[in-house]
Amino acid sequence: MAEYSYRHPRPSVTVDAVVFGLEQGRLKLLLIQRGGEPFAGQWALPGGFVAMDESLHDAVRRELQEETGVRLAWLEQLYTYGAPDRDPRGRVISVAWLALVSPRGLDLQAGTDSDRAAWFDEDELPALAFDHADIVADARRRLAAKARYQPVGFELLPVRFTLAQLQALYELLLGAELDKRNFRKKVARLGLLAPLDEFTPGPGRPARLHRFDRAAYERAERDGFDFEL
Amino acid sequence: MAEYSYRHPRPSVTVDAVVFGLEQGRLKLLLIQRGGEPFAGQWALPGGFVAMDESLHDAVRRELQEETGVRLAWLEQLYTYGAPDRDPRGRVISVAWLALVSPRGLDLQAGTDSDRAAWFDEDELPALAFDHADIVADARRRLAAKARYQPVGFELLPVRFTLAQLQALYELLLGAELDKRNFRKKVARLGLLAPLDEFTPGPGRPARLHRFDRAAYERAERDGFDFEL
DNA sequence: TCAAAAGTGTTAAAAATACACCCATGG
DNA sequence: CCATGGGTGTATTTTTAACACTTTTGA
Repeated sequence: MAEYSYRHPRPSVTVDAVVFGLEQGRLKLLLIQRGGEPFAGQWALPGGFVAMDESLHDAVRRELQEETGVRLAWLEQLYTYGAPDRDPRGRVISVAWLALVSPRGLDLQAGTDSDRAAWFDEDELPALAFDHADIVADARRRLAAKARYQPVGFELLPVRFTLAQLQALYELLLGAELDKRNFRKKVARLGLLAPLDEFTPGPGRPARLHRFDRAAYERAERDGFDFEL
Repeated sequence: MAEYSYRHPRPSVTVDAVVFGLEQGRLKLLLIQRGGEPFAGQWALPGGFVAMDESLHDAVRRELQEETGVRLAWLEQLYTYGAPDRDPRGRVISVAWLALVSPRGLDLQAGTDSDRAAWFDEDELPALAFDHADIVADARRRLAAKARYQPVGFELLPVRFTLAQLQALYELLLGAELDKRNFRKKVARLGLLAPLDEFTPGPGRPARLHRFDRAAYERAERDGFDFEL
């Protein structure tokens, strides 16, 4: 570092991830159980300190890999939390991220700390350490807002899904009931779903599977098309 | 700090503000000229180090007060920039904020450093220090997006304004021409503008002044109304 | 043949778009 | 009286919203 390097007390900087996944049609949140003080034994968001030579983005990915081993489908920065008293040990500023995991990536891989990680149903969350409950609430709101105008919902679904699954997911994300026929019309008008010649069995009539056509989406987006559901 | 306090190298944390104002119908950006190295003499976003006992929000407000003395009308966190090499002196993570200043607050008050601050037209910006050009670009995009679904535009206008001013501002923010009659219909339907019995003189027919009815907006918002322009 | 979920079409209301002229003032 | 910018209405198209029955399968 050059002669003019900064000399002053510095806060610690962490990254924390709010990771959502979909399982059995329920929205799940990934948490880890804290080992040390403070809040030992309590559940918290996966995350940790940013190393001096890695970007914030790299730091979240690394921490998530180390602590849980889940496979990320989508990741974006959420907000930075910096209240002076949010960590009892001293000044810790946390850059929070919002992440989505596809159903195939839900498994907690054998990793350093993955035995302490677990998925919780979004409305059966335990008490959380630090200000993590606030962070989760912010993330949940952001996810609902995002779902309206960006095709993030598809990140939570399997590659091949039924229209009923898609609708149920959107009802979950938006917290509102949707009309089946109107929903299908809207989806059809987007022209981003490729119907497959495969069907799911099940109780009742088999449902046709669809696939999200990412290439078509990116093409449409470039031409100034706006996704909206 | 307790025995379990963190011991490890820490990045520095700064806040930077992208401050927009409106003057003569042009969007202006507030910059300060750097005194010391690196980038001495170059223009940069106002900002500085976060003190150990202040929130991030307090830190931006303080820095803006100290460096420019402008009166803020609106402030929201934008994004946190943390590329390891974004500051030549070492690891500096910056929490960037997006701020708007009303026409009444544009004056650079006599303050510690306000003599180094200046307003620049948004498309006549000088070269900026660090990654500040990227931050400004991100902020500009956010402002355009935000203007569509939140009444932030009004923060940039004087308390009493004409519909022509409002339309010109939205054309500026959105980067698109709008039809005068349709725009006025849309605005009228929102029911958030109070027409006043005052008129601006000028070349041509005098224009009626209007006022943004913040109370009505907050009432409507609570009832699940969505602002959109 | 019954239960269960998939799939489909029409109508009415609201919103978006395109478009051209008259109005009030100052010089 | 003319130049300047303010202000207004209508017709068309598109989008949204409300609403109920038929289809296909497995048990």
